[in-house]
Amino acid sequence: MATIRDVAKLANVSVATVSRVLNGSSKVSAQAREAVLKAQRELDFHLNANARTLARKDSEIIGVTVSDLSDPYFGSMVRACENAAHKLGCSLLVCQGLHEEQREIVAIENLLSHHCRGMIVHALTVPDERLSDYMRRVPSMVLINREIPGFEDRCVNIDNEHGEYLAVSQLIAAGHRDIAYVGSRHSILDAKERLAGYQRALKSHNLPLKPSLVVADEPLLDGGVRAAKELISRGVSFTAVAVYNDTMAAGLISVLNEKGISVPDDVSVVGFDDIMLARCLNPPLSTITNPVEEMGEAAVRLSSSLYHKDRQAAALPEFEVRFVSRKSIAPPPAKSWTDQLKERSSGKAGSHESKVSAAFRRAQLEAKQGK
Amino acid sequence: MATIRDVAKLANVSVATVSRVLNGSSKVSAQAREAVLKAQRELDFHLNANARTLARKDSEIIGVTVSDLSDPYFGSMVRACENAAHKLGCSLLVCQGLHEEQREIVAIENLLSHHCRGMIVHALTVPDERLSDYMRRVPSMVLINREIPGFEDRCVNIDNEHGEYLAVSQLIAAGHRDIAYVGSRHSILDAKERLAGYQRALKSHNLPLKPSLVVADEPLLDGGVRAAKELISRGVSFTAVAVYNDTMAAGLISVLNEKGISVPDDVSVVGFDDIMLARCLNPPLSTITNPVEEMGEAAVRLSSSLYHKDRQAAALPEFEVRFVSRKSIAPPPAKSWTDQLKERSSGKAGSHESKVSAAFRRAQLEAKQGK
DNA sequence: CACTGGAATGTAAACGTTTACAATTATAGA
DNA sequence: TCTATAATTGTAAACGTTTACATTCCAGTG
Repeated sequence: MATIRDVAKLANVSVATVSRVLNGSSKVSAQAREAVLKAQRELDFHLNANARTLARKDSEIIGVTVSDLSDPYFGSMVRACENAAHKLGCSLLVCQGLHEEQREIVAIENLLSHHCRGMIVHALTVPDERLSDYMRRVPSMVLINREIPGFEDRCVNIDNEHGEYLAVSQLIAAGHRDIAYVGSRHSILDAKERLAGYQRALKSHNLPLKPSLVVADEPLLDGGVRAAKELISRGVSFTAVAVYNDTMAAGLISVLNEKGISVPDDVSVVGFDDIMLARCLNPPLSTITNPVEEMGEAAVRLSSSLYHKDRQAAALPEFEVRFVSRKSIAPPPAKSWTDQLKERSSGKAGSHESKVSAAFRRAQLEAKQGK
Repeated sequence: MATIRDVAKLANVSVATVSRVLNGSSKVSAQAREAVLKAQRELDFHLNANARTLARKDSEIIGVTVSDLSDPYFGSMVRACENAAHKLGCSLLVCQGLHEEQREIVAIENLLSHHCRGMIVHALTVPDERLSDYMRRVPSMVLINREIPGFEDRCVNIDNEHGEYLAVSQLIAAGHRDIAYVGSRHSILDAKERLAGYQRALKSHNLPLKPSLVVADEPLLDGGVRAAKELISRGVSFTAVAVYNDTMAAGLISVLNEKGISVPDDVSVVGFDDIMLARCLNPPLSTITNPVEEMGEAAVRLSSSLYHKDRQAAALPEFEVRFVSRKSIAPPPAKSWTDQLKERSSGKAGSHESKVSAAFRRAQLEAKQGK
């Protein structure tokens, strides 16, 4: 590999001049600039980012740890991070935690050793104290979806409790009283908050909390599938389900479809996150927007400005969550799906009549929701 | 930040000893090792990866460029790359091309300047010659979904032509004759090959190629939506659609659903890639598997071994594509959806009868497909 | 006791940049 | 022509590691 010295020699100038040309410093004659650029082309020379970082003591790398890059939620987040990094002239170093504590720690330590300009961590399993330790030691580290006491201004979060409250309130407004909740089995901030939002919504409408209607599983497609089966197998009747995230909701809906339980005519479903998938499901899934791209971008900017000790740039914006109405919520059916299933299995005719009335009820609701 | 010198001083040894401890070299007494580790903990010291890379002349970073990290196809790919990199003790530097030539070039140059251990490029818009140039200059660069003459052994590809041939053959086997094709508007390898596979399938079954049944758009959800509308607006009748990828297929299906055209009773659909979304659609989408994770892993391994000039490790495996049967393909309807739409709009009754016969036809096909 | 060999440790020169600071050259004014 | 000043260029010391080579230390041997 050619070095800056080779270029200097070929262009007949000093290394300083080459460096100046390559960094766009003004203090260089047009003649020298030409010679340098020519030599650079000839040698196919590229500045060595490592050496540059070392000499400058200012990295152009922003490190990110997420659970799983193939999860569309993180996909959107990392996309936004890369974009924001690009705007700052930086590149993204990405690690995966894969839901394992050991792997998450390796990922964080790895970023640490790269002495990144910024550091954005989404850790599911690392305990608070350890994370707190890291936060203390590296001032530019920013957390996503966690809230560590004492570091609130470096934790990027949405109001999950409020979001889930919104979601469940919509189900209640549609007339549901037996509302199940499918949660995440990881006990981090958003999981706890969303469950709390579900509970508050029920309480504030004087509905009973039935533990038999709450299940938790891995926040992935298969987790949704398992949770749905578990819920159905419990034999407790429900007419609506609020789900931790859209991916689990997709799994749940696929089980309902398989069993011939119609969404939304028999069971209404509401998700969380509003990933692309939500628009593709049939029926399209009503859900809560999660401004994950804004969060990613804000995290990158915050982290980078902390690194440069910009005090004023460090404030985080408020992130808005809101309910998106699609087609997966309808008023509860006159006859619950448990009864219908019994009826069907006892050989009665298909319920064409009930489909029509379901459509009618749906139209009513939509009118009420104002579009 | 503490440096290796600080650690050496505190531990009362030389920097060489510290380095040896940190790199697991055997030539160091237990006593010294202890002292070093203690000092390291005390100072919260982390080796500087940049300095290490510089001194060792062997990077531990693998660079990857993809179009869009939020695209689930690339999500899976990058996930696999990160995993493979992790196994090699490396980290991933990720850039996005975002379907713009300028941005793709910036991304590549960026990776170049990091002097990565490996370099994996998925470029949509950079022309062959330029890519060829890069390939010549950096021996460890590996291409995904491109095939540049002279560098075949560094291009990671599946047999797209064969895959699409398989997909369309399934439609033909189900009895379809009027088969539309929704392609990608980017003219790179996989787009061309998949179109060719579609054409070969028709030809080899003596079906006519109708240009009016072929559209192309952006390979994203919205592209699928637009393509579907375009196709329908042309007023040419078709009973099946083969789509460039699952994401576009999802967009297409959502339009069909909206218009009341049933999948698969009125129109059969087959996708490509088998992303998670395919399993979540209703009906679940029949598609072609794309072993994108294996490809990502293979690309990382190949790239890293090229960097170290391992000649023998450099062979690429064959990647298998196969048809996955789900529920989106049925035999063509007795009455085409264009006629049905007319009928419906002229006020006739809903076609309950036709639904039953559709179910029957579907069952027949499934029996034929052997599951 | 001198000598040998091996283990443990230390010294210092890379690695490829940036950037103060010094040195040189050019420009203009006297 | 000679300064004074500004513009350009060069020199060399960092930056934080690794590692070849040199040195030191000790146990074991004759």
